[in-house]
Amino acid sequence: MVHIEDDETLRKGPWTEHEDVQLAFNVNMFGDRRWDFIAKVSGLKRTGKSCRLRWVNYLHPGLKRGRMTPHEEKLVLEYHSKWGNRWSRIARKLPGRTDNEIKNYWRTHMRKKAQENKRASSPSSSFSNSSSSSSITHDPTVDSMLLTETKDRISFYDTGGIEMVPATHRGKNNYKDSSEEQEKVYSMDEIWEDIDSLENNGFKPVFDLYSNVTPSSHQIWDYSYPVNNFWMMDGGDQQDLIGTDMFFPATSEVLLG
DNA sequence: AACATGTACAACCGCAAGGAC
DNA sequence: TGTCCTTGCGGTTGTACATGT
Repeated sequence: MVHIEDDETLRKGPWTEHEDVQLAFNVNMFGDRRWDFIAKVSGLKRTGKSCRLRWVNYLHPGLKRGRMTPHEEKLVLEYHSKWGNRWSRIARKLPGRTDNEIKNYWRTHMRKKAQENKRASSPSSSFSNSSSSSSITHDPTVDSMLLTETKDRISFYDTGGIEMVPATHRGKNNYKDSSEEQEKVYSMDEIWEDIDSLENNGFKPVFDLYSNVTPSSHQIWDYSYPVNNFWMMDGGDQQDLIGTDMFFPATSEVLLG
């Protein structure tokens, strides 16, 4: 699968703006199925798996941002009681929400409830909290999740890779001290505007992702691309450009200015 | 103001399913 | 039919920000 020499240069950890732009562009061009291919041709030093995750959980234009609405919370509770930890299945019922997001939400909130229950059931506690003691916390899957404790660990992210740049782009993260940060910080809106402008300049995506995304269930997650139409850029023999330095590095230069 | 704790989110890993050869 | 590879899923962990003390 991955050669040893590749392992040494593969990047891990937070994505940079530059990587996001590259990935978004390549997904726009080739569709969101062939992740290994995208990982290779995009020039990203990431695995296909990592590319897919980044796209599905962060870059996908149909994603909602912000906190769960009460209605969504209700749906999560409802579907979880039905299906348990089938997060992807639950996510299909909540347009714009990812399985990861729902999973995180559930974990955070159920941990909280478990703690409340613990307090409420503790003999030494006079704190009464019956209203928050939902039957959900008796779910064994939840209980098992709640057993995990955070311990001191070695830093999770290996920042020793090439071109490691602090992840300054996350929505809520405003790094105040990022003297090493040389790249322009783009918002996702800017990234999509860049792609739009590319399309206006003759680059055509294989599939119009963005106009097609409507927040109805299934649609966001279930669309597929016509495999035979991967090469739809205006112009001549695009296939000849694959794997060469003529095309792909240039695309990110176009995007980044 | 400083520190501790809680919350939200991003991203990794391991495993399994399914398709291609 | 068996093996390999890719993709997707669920679990877990790390980090930044928010809030409380």
